[in-house]
Amino acid sequence: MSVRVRYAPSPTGLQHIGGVRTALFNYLFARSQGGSFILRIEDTDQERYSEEALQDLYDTLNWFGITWDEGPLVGGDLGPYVQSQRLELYKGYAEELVRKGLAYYCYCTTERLEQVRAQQDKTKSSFKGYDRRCRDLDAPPEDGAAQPVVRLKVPIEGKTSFTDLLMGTITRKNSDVNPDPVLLKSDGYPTYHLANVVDDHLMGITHIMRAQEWIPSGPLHVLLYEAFGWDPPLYCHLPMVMGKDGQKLSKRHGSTAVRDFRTKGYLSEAMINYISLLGWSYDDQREFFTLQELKELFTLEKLNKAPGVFDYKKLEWFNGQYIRKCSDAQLTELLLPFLEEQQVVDNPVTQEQFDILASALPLIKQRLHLLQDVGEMTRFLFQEIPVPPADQLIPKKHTAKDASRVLKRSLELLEDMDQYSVEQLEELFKAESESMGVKLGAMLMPLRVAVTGSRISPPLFESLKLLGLKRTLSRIEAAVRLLDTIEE
RNA sequence: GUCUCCUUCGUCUAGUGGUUAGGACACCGGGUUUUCAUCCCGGCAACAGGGGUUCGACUCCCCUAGGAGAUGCCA
Repeated sequence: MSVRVRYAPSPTGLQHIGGVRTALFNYLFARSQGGSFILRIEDTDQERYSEEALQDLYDTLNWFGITWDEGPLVGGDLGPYVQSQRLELYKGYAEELVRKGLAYYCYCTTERLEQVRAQQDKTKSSFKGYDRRCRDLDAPPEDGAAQPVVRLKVPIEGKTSFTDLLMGTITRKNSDVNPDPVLLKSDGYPTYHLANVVDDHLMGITHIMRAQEWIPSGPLHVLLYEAFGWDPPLYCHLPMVMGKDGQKLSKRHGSTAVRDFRTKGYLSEAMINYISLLGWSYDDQREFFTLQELKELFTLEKLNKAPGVFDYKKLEWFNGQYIRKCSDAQLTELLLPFLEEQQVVDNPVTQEQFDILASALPLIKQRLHLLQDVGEMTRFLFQEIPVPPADQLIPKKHTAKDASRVLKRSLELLEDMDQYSVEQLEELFKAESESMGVKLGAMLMPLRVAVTGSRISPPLFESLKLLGLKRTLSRIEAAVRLLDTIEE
C-alpha cells in the first residue's frame, strides 16, 4: 500500500518553526516513499480562526517549495480538505457512536465544568478532568445546557496501546486516558480528536507524523478507531522543537513565525536545510542538503527521539553559507526587494542603481548573513551620506590635524584614480603612508569613514571605484572641512 | 498531583558491546587582510548518577535524578 501522509494545521496563527518542521518531515517522507502528501485545514476552532493565518500557510509552503498532492487549492478525490466543509460528516459519525452506546450527550455547562476543575485543583485530586456526570443519563437534566456536546465513553477498565515507529509500543491504562473527551462541540463543530480520526481514516492516511506533544492523546485516538471499527494508522511522533531554556519553542525565545525569518532575509533553502536537521540527521559528516536531495535521502530510521533546541546562530550560519552559494544574478534578485523596501534604491530600481548593485555584489556577498543587512551595507553607494562625526574620522591616538592631513593627501592621490586599478591604488597608498610616516591603517581609516560613513565597510578602493571620482572627492572634502574647524 | 516520553560537548548530532567517543555551530587562540567579513590552522568541551548483565559497556536491563509534554466545548 502506498504511503499517504498529511499535514493538518489549524489556521489560528502564523506558521511557525515547529509546524513547518512537521510539514517538511511529512512531505519528505511521502516523497522518499513515492507516496502522497495531503494538506488538510483543521479549521474547527471558530474562535481562533484567522483568514490571515490561512493565507500565511499557503505562502509559507509555497515559499519553501513544499507542494501537496491533495488538499485545498489543488483538490483531490477524498475532499473536501477543509474541515469546516465536512461538518455533517462528523455529526453523523458522532451520532453513530451515541447509537452504539460508545458516546453520549453531555449537558454540562462550561460553568459547571470550570467548577469541577477548580474543585479538583483545590483538593489536589488525583483525578483530573470531566467527572462523567452525564455518562449514564436516562434523560436530559432540567438545568442542562440547551445545546449538548457529544462525549466519548472511554472505557474505565483495560488498557490501550499503539505502535509508534520511533518510540515503539506505547501503552496506557484506560483510566489514565482523558476521561470522556468532547467529540462534538455545542456549536456543531467537531473537536480535533473526532475530526482527525474521521478524516485520517476517510482520506486513507497510512502514517501519522506529528509532534510528540500528541503522544498522550494517542491511546484516545486508537480508542476512537476501535469504536468505529477501523484500523488505526501507524504513528510516528516527532521530537519537539524547544527554545534555549528547554521549553517548547515560543515567541519568548525570538522569532518563531516563518514569515519573520523571511522578512529578515533568511533564504528558504537555508531554512529547509537547517530545519531538516532538527531531529533528523543523515550521517556524521554531511550537513548540506537541498530539498531535492532531502526528498530522496529522508528516512524515518534517522529520526531522533530527543527534543531539539532551535539554534538561531546555526540557522544564521547556514544562511550565510547559502548566500555565498548564490550566483551574483540570483543574489541580486534576492536583494532588490530589500533595498527597495528599505528605500535605499528607488522602487522600482533604476537601471543605474541596478548596475551599481551588480558591481557591488562581489564585495558584499561574504559579508552578508541576512539579506536585510544589505541596506546598511550599501546605502553609501546609492545615497548621499551625512558628514561623519569627527571622532569617527580620527583614528585612535591621532588628532584632527593628522586626519585632515592624510585626507588632503588622499585627495591629491585620488585625483587620477580612474586611471589606476584597485591594485595600483593600494600600492600608491602603501607607498604614500610610508613616506608620510603613518601606518597604512591610520591613513585609510579616515578615508574609509569619510567616504562610506562607517568604520566598517566593503573593501575601500573597490568602493571608491563604484562611487565614482566626483562623489569620492566631495565626501573627502566635506570631511576635511569638518576636521579643520576643530581646535586642538 | 497523575500519566507518558526523553537524557552523548553550551547547542545540533554521529555512534547500535571492544573508537584516542567523530563532525558542525557557538566560543577562545593564531594566520591571511586597508576595516568588517570570508577563508585557513589550532584549542576548549560530552556519554546525568547508581546498580546489574558481560571477558568487556555510551551502546542491553533495572532504579534514581533531571527535563519536557499532556491533563480544555485549542489544536
